[in-house]
Amino acid sequence: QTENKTRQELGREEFIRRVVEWTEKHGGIIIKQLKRLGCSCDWSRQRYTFDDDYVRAVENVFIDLYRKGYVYRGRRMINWDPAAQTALSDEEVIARPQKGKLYYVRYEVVDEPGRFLEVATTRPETIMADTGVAVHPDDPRYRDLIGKLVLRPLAREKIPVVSDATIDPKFGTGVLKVTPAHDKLDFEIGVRHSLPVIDVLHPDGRINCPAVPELDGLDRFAARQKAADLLAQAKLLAKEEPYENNVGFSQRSEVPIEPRLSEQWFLRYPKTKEALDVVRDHLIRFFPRHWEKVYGQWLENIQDWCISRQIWWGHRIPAWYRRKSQIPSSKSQGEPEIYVGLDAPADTENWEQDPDTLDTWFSSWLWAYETMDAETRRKFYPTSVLVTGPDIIFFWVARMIFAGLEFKPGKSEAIEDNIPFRDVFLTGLIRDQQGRKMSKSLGNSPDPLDLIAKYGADGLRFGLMRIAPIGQDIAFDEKQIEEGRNFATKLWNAARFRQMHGPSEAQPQLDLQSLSIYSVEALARFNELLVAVEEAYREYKFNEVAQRLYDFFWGDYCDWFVEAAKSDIFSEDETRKKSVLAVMDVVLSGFLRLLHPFMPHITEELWAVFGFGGDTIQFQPLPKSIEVDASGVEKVRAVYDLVRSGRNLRAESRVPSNKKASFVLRAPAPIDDREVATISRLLNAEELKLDPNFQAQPGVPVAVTPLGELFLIIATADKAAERDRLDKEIARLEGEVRTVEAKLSNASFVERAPAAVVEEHRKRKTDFSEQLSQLRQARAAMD
RNA sequence: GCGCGAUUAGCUCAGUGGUAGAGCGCUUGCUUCACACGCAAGAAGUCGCAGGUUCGAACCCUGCAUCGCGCACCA
Repeated sequence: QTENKTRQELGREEFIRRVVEWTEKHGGIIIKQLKRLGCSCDWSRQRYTFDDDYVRAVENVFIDLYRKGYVYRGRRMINWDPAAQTALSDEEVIARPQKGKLYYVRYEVVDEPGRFLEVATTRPETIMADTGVAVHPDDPRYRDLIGKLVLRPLAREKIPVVSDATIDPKFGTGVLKVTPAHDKLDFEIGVRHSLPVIDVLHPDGRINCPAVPELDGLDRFAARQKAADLLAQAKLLAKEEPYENNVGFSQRSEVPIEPRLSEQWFLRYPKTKEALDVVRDHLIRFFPRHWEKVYGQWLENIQDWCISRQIWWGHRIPAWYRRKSQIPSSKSQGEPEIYVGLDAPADTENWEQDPDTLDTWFSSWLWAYETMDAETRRKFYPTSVLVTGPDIIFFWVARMIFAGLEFKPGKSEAIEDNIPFRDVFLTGLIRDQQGRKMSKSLGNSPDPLDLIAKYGADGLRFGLMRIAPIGQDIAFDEKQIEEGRNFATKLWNAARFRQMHGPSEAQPQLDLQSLSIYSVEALARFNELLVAVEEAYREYKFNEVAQRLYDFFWGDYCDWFVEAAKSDIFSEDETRKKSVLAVMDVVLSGFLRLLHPFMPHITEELWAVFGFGGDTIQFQPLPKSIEVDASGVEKVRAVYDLVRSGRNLRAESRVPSNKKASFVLRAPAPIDDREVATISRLLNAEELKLDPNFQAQPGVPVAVTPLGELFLIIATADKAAERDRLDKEIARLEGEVRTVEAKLSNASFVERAPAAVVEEHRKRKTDFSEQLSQLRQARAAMD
């Protein structure tokens, strides 16, 4: 490229040598990125579609399909990319709205000089290729002209007026210029009316029409303007209107494609009905489900696949040609003899291989099984899941399904043994801040290696996993990656905290009898986590798995359990200390295993630091739930509620966090000293007094908690502020009670709602009412 | 034109019938003996609009609007 040479100047061999060089370099970069991300692939099994075996397999598939009659060579309308100068498949053409003009061109009627047919066209530069004009058979304006001749305004010739039912009388003037060489629909009309085909374009998009020297050799877009000018000069241009229509662009080179009649290789897809069935019957399942419909619609309108490409880099087509004897008069002079096979026929001479290559997806569609040898295939085919983007459902997913069903690489003939995968997980696309999809060709994706340098591979992985909901596109934001990094740091610090208090057992054991209620609560939360994670995995909700892991660890474990556990850890009682440390080990080792797929590096490191055993965390079994007596859990949740209320009192009464505070709890039931110490620690209290008969001075801040009323003792309580606070709280609770009462007084609700729901409302009503009366008392005492 | 998504707190997004959620940002207070990439508290939402179903709707149904994506296109 820097040498500014075309591939023709380099020659086929040199060109391919350079592509291989480039591929090796960039393929290496991608593998390096994957490794840095911590992908745990079996790198000894890397496969490339240009490996010798793979190439052979692609060729054999071509030959096989040719012999079965699915692959054929034909002269048909195809999508031509004038920049890359190759044919494309329908899927490689993207429609884009394009602002242009609609030109109204006058075609003079031969028999009636002075009478003109007006034709609306967006492409005046192809007028020289018109071989007819068409009108609707029932259009009264033109019925008398059907069968007559009109004069083509450029490269003047007489061309017929034909009638065709596909013409829309309401569009433009209701007259279509028929250009069979340069439009798919026109080609079909041309065939129906035996119109000749005149090609006025060079393969590179320049006009090829010596009859009109002003246009000959001009680029198609320059020629469009020039043609309009010529028509205007000849008074054959009635008018121009601004017009917007969809134009097909080449996905490859971003230029408008040209429909073009061309000799190419095509594939009539095998097993289309079966491919529809396996998805409809859910032998193959799509996640999310709605893509099945997209897949189905494509299959129902499927067209033959143009598989040959006029480019050099690709799998060579295993077809060979030999010119028949050169008899000038013979009509078949241009029709060569074709042989399809791995090698040219050895017995005779003068065979030349087809210079074309195959569409890249023609090799990719074998990927699900050609990557494996026979033994591996028996073990792993059909694969369990394909993870890919929805933008290549047609290009890749569907075609792999055809290939599996047609070539039957499975261990039996049964359909379920030959589908390439059971589940297809379609990821969302990561878009940039402008909402554009990240792609190699746009070059708008951040370099993963840069992000890794900044946030760590684990931070990058976790950050992305946590915000990528199933099948939903996401806007990329580095903040999200930052959160992943923060989570890694949090984990590291929490682990460090555990380490500070002594070594861990390789196989931590719990003495279920000596567990503190906080330990039991934490283990119960961990059990819930296991269930939630398992469920989310089953539906490929990786974001939910990540979110659950995050919430459990940061919230349940760090914020609550570790903080509550500190009163045991820092106590003189060795038994209590040992017990709580063992719980931490059990939870941490289990959590590390759950988190490992998301954050492989840090979990592997911590696994080793803790000495939890084995060479690697990677193959350790997943943790199982731990049976605990959950009777204490409710008590702990009550304590945590109390703590939240107490902290809230502090903040509302403006007692800064660095100041110790004194609380009095008016608890109806006695509370264990051990719990008092823990509560006191969580509240950062200087003192927590239990006094069932406490009479507060009016204005002392109070909160109603599940364990009793909690008073904050401060030197000079701000009575006015406390009054306001209580009034607000009372108003809030009154609202809650009203809502619940309204529901419960609704007879239909009580009768028809599930009993548990009604019960829940009753309980809520009791709780709220109780709190309310207590707060009202406190408020009354202030007046 | 047909189909598929989306529309929830300032931002990015979870949430599929029973008291509206997270992170970031914002406000307030904290160099509390793992962590300021942190801790604690808080403010903030007529869940796009209009109907309907239901005892009850962000969630189910219908229509509409806006944005996005496919597919098919009339030159």
